[in-house]
Amino acid sequence: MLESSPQALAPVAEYFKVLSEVSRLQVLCCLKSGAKNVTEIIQETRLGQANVSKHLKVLMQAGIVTRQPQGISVFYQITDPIIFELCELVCDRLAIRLQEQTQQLEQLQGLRQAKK
Amino acid sequence: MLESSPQALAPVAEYFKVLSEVSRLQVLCCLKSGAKNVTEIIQETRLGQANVSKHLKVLMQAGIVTRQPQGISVFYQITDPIIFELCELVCDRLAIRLQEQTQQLEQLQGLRQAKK
DNA sequence: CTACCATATTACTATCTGGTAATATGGTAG
DNA sequence: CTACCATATTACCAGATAGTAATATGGTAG
Repeated sequence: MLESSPQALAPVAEYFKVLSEVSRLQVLCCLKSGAKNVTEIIQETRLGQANVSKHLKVLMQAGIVTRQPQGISVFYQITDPIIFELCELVCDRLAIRLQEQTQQLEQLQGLRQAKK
Repeated sequence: MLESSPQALAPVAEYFKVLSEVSRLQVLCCLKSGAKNVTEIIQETRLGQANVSKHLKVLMQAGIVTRQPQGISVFYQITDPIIFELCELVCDRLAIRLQEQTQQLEQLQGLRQAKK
């Protein structure tokens, strides 16, 4: 499992790259509660219109969202709930790391106090 | 869970960004079997020395690997096995997507045949 | 001390990408 | 048809970053 050749890793890296931008994560969070049209996404995220459109294209090409034109507007929807699982895993890990750092900091301060 | 403010999402995006480069994934794969020193990593990945050094620094700052100087060389080790879980999730998803695309392609070709 | 090896850092370039203004497209209403 | 709205695309700029050559650091041996 998980071959190490650059060719095999490229698609994985690309998928992570799609998730490595704050604006795109904002859009995804915004869609977590269900399908929304572009105007709603713009309002909720406060991102520029062209910007949102571009990010949605990237998310679609990555297969993370699907596009559904409906009358005059276009609705987007998350097709790949795995992304929230990924985010949760990362969040948990970041929380642990933060906690460790806090503990280390406290220990350092403890030493400082002791030295005085 | 999973707050949607840019401030809250920034660390998550940053973590994904670390995993979004083929070279860094190569280094991580190379370390999957256990701690290795920099020379070994360079040989196995065929990346440049300065380049490997830089990537290792990024991985360390992200808390994904730890550094252990040992005599004349420096060993690196994965501290965060979660990354392989993340990669597996993405791989599975990519495989599913590829399969879907293949099916669609076959259906299209089927239609083409039928038209003739 | 000097010579040497492994690793880290610096300086630089080429490439990529997020954001945005302007423009194009495409559907709807009148 | 024209006017209008929502979305997409284009063209551009500014900032970030992977890669690399050259250099610095730091530990070890003789």
